[in-house]
Amino acid sequence: MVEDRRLDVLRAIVEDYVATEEPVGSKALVERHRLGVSPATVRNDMAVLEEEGYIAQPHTSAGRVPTDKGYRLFVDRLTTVKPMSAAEKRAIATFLDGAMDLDDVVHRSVRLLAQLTRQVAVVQYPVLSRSTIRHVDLIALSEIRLLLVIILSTGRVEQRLVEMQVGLTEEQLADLRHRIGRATIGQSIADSASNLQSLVDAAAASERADAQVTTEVAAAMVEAISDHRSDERVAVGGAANLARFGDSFDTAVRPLLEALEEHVVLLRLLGEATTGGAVTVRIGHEGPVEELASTSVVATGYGPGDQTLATLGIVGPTRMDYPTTMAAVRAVARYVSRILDEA
Amino acid sequence: MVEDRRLDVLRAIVEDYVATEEPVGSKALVERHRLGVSPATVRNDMAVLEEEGYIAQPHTSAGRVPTDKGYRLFVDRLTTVKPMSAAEKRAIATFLDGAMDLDDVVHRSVRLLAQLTRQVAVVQYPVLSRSTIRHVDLIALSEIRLLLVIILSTGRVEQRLVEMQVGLTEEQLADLRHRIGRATIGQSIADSASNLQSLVDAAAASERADAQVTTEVAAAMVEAISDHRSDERVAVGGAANLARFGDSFDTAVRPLLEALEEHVVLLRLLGEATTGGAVTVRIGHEGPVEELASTSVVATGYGPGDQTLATLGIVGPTRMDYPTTMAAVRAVARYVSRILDEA
DNA sequence: CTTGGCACTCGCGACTGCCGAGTGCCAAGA
DNA sequence: TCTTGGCACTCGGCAGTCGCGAGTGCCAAG
Repeated sequence: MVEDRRLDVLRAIVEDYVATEEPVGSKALVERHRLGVSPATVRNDMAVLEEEGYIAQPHTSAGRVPTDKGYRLFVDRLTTVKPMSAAEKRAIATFLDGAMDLDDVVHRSVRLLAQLTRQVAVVQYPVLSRSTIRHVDLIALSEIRLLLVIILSTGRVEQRLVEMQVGLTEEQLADLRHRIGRATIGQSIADSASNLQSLVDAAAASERADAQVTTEVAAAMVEAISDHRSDERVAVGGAANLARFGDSFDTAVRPLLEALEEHVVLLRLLGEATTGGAVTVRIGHEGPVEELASTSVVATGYGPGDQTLATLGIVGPTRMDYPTTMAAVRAVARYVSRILDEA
Repeated sequence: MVEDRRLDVLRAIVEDYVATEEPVGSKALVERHRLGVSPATVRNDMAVLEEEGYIAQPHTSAGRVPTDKGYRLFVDRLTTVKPMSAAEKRAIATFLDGAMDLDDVVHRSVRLLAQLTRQVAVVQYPVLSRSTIRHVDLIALSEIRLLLVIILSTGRVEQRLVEMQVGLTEEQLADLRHRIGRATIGQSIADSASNLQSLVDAAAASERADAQVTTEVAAAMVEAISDHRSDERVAVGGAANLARFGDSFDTAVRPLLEALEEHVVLLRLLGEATTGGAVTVRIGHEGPVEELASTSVVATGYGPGDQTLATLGIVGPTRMDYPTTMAAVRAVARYVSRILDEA
């Protein structure tokens, strides 16, 4: 099939280009791959592929380079995610199993992902919205300062400082702690928020002496549990891997460095979490950030069971080894999910 | 005084070089500064300065560039830290006052520092050793999983997962919580650790049913409060500022990127915290990391009152605006200290 | 000690010519 | 209809050359 060979040629071009980082010519192609045809034939195929927009020439008299469209076809149809070796799987499991708490899981994941892919890794902290409240505590730091500590079912701990206008007695504090606990512990985020509102209303209606404090603490708690700041938290690792792309500094490294500082941008990059084992690949201009037109994102969702609490993935140049990278992202997501499962 | 003029020349060279990023020649110098002498005289002075090792020529027919030794003299004797404007001070105060908890303070500081200096900022989390234990809680996450939450006087929250061999009843848990609380709350880290050990010994001696759990929880707690991992935590920000040094990628950007990933290296870079208002400047090769011979560190300690709980600072190319940078570092350290004071 | 003059150095950018990888097209063969 | 070898052509990159100009060191006079 002529069609098939053309796709073989495209695949060969992508593989060679990723490996050598240099435009690949017809002669080099036939030498490095058993295509069974002459360079001239390959040239004809290349002409067609270029016509159709899958490859391009940086300049006349240079080899071909895959376009974003070319990578897209490659990822969609010309390759399969190659499973990781047993040894690699063990290494992942060992590395992640040592985690002490949720934050540690996230940190380890991002490190691991960066090492495996040799790209910049990004891991979103699990979002709160689907979790329930496991425990609430109020600690008097000083006369008029309370520390509100909330522990969620995911193991995440949120804390907020609350400054009061007037001090509370130990009894009042205990009572407040008790009322808030009853209104929220075991509840989902959404239910807790509405229960807290009822609590505030009730306090105001009864004209309790501590109505104001109740309101303040409730507000802080609502803010803490529904605050999108928590949803926006991400861990980043492997920025040093950018050093490998010392060339293309302005097109790839610089904008990416800037994006890494802006966690909001990063979250847009990661995009909507894909569920199940599916790994999302967003190539070059397909992404939401213009400046990052020459970078790709490989990401997938993770979370306990079938839930998808957050997204993790990597960001790298469009010219990357997609099969391996996708495998690594998928594997890490799986193991992290499993760990969350156990917790 | 001839001596004095030579120092003026050195100061002018440093200032011009920092501003223009180009070797500065004798003619350009007299044009840009009111030195009151001719280029020829300046040339003689330059020859002497070079002789003494304060400046160097990148190549024969080029202007002069300050050496590390030159910068050192400049920082030590030729400049004063210029105080920040009232507006800048207000901006710093406003920015930091919005912080919600300790982590937030650290994050805001690192951002602020990066913005003010346009360099890479590094802020060490306050170390635990001098703080006391404010609160301890044990939450049953599942039958055999406990979450240990420790709140320190600095506002820092530490958490650890503890897996038990056997489950505990609610009463046993409450008892354990009570015993641990009594042994540690209000105590310093060191005292808590020894008290916990007594607790374990007592439990073993009395052959309590929950001796094993007591041991496990106590161990986790000791680990959590004395663990050096906490001491080693740092926040990094402003890596995007490295983009400004797209030139000198290999000598400055790459090694720095790599160092930023290694928090241990960063801590070595920050070095021993200096107390009081003193700002430490470590120039080029003076630092502990060979690879970073062309970067300087400007750092200082911070903490509530006169204590120095941790260090913060910036890392940038040796060719940086020291007076301004030192001022920014000092100002941020002061405000952060003040905030910790209040808490 | 300062200054103007002067010869000297040498990095850098502009320019040139050449090499070779790679292409497109074509005509012949399968 | 597809494949293939041949061939002329293109053009980026590299090495070599060259002149400019910024900057220097030295010297003799003020």
